[in-house]
Amino acid sequence: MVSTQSRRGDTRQRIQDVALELFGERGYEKTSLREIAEHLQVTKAALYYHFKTKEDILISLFQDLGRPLDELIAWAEEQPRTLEMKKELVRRYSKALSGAAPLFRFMQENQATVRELTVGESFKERMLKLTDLLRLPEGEAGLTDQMRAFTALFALHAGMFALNHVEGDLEDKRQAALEVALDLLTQAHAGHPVNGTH
Amino acid sequence: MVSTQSRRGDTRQRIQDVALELFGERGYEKTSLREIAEHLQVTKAALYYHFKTKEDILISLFQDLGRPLDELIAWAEEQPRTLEMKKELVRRYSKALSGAAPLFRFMQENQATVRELTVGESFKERMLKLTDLLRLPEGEAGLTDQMRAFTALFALHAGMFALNHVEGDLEDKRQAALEVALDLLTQAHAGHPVNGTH
Amino acid sequence: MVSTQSRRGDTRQRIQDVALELFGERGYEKTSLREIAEHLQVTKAALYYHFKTKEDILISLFQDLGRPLDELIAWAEEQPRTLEMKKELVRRYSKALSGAAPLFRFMQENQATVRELTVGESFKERMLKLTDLLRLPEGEAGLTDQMRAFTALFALHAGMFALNHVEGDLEDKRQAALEVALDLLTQAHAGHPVNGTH
Amino acid sequence: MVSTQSRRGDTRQRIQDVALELFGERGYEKTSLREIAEHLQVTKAALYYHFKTKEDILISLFQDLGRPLDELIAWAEEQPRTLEMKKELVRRYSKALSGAAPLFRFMQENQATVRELTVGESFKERMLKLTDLLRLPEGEAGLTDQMRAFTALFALHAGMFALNHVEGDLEDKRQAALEVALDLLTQAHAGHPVNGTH
DNA sequence: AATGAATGAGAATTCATTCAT
DNA sequence: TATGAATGAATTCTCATTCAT
Repeated sequence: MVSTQSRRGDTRQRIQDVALELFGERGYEKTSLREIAEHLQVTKAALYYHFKTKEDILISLFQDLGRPLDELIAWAEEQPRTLEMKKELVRRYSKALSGAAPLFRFMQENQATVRELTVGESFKERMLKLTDLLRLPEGEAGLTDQMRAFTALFALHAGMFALNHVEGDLEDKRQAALEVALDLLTQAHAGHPVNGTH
Repeated sequence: MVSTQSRRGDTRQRIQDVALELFGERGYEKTSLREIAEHLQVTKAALYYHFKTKEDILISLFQDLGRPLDELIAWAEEQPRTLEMKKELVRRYSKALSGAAPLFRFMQENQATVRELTVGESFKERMLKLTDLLRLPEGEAGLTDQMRAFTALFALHAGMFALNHVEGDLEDKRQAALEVALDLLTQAHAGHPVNGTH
Repeated sequence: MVSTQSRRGDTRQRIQDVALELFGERGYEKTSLREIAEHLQVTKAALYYHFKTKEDILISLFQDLGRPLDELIAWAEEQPRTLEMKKELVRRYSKALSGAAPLFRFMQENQATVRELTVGESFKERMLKLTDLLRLPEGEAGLTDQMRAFTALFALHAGMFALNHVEGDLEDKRQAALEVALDLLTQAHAGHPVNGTH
Repeated sequence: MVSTQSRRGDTRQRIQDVALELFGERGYEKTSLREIAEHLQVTKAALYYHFKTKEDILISLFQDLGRPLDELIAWAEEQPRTLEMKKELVRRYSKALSGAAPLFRFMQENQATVRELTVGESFKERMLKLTDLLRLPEGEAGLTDQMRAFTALFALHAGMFALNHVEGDLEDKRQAALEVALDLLTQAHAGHPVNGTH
């Protein structure tokens, strides 16, 4: 059952859709409420019926689209910190990423802006939790292996957002990035068996 | 003591310094010329004596601080596309990154904004050239290995900018990221011997 | 008594009125939007609710007040090019001139400015059409008679705008100028019977 | 012998030349000192060595180029107010006009601007004197004949500036306009013998 | 559920002008 | 006879936001 929120007519939805699209294209600061309103063929004032402020639109996007990620974190926090769990976490994160690609893309491309907004805090917190979940037990691993674990996360981002210009189907790239990420995790956990073998 | 006297002649430089600092902290859009001017204790109009537009300040930063990177790319383009060259490229890139950290950080955190600016084009081009230099020969390698090669680049970025909240000396983290990147390159070139393990 | 109430709905009109007045008095460039806004006791931003740019205000004036002139031209273009039609054209033009005196005066006194604006093109076109309608058939008349026909137009302008400092009622001067203009037309068409006298 | 003024190197001259050109093209307000300086390949500050203010440049142009006109007026004021003198006045004025065409053109196209400047007063005074010299004796002539006399002046202006778009050599047009002007004068003095004859 | 009309704050930019050198 | 560096005051314009209807 869909939330009460999203049922109230569909204007709210449409505002969110257009806002996400424009925020993604031109950035949060550069996207004015006038532009959003014009795309929707309503007046600016109409936006204020549905959202208290401009930032509020962003917050709502973040809450709605980010929920799967919160659930993922919640799930992971209850699991044992095994390699297998981390792999599963990374698999699920990759899927979440592709589900809410525009939002994640926006977050990545507007870090400086977002940092100053309320929403920035929560985003940072999520990322912190996520990296914390991947972290290796203190003392057992060197900085390089820690870095490998973290890099797994960035490999996924690279696969989703940074390789637009590269040939290939998005889903294929996602799979490839996931594979790389899983490898990195495995290597991190193994100590670094690959080093030196070549 | 900073007398008026001693400042003469270096205003342009000081504008660049302050601008980079503020652009980095609050983002390009959110940083007004008024703020920059106030930090420098000059009037806004003084900024316009030294730079034609706000964007011009950014362009100048990009040109001045990005030169080492251009030189690196120029160098690499004349080398054979061997694994050893790529490793060297990555090593040098890592060093360049730490040399112009504030600019690179700014670029990463303001992608959406920068994309709309003239400077965005050049930045994109650089990145394209860089990824192209790391690319494996067509047909000889699968998408996953291509991804591994690209991820090497992102591993460096992750090491420099994304792990601020993580414990540890910046230089140590840079070294760790470099190690991960070099590994990724090696694996990409070897075919994927590790894949078989899972 | 001008209550806030009674003003609602006519702001656009009032902006046009004040703008025309000030543009006429001080010139287009020297008239700032601040001044217009202050005269109206609204904020500058209010002007931008009603007009997209400063130039837009001028364009709107030109379109609204210049319409009679366009209609006059349209009418004349469908008439045969007889002396009688030209006389009627000049009579009607004289009337149109006195109906939109402030605008025409502004156009005459701000030619250099107006030339660089969009509105300048349309103005020039109108004048071109007008002079073309008065032009004598090629070959049949010398340059002097052509000049006589054109000067008829300028006689009207002189009567309306250039003789402010001269004694006499404006309407009387208009009539006198009209008479001169009609004479010039007649002479132009007659060949130049007066020329022989010197 | 050239005045001391114009001997002092030639930069002053060059400033005047460029200023007149640009003032004429883009208008006084729209022409910035920066533009003038750039055209001359000097700095703005250099302009201030030669002229106290922007307006001062205009004043100097007006004085230098307007001198012939002042002399013309001085001459005419000592002559008897006969038709023949007026004809001569108009002939000489026509010549003066073509000698200082750019300045007169500027004055005509920037009336609104010039009106607010000191220079505007003198210009208006000159025009007043000129029209006064052409005026018919009170009582002896109707408003229409007065208008005819004044229009003679405007006919000259029309010939010089308003017919750019019309075919024909400028000098030919000037002659034609002069002829029209002389006719108008003659008619004004004759009473209006042409009226009614057709 | 939305609009029309407006505002206050602030942005980037331009300009004529100044002055020590 | 100029320049380099700066300023103060203004300008056009944009934006998020408000509120009576």
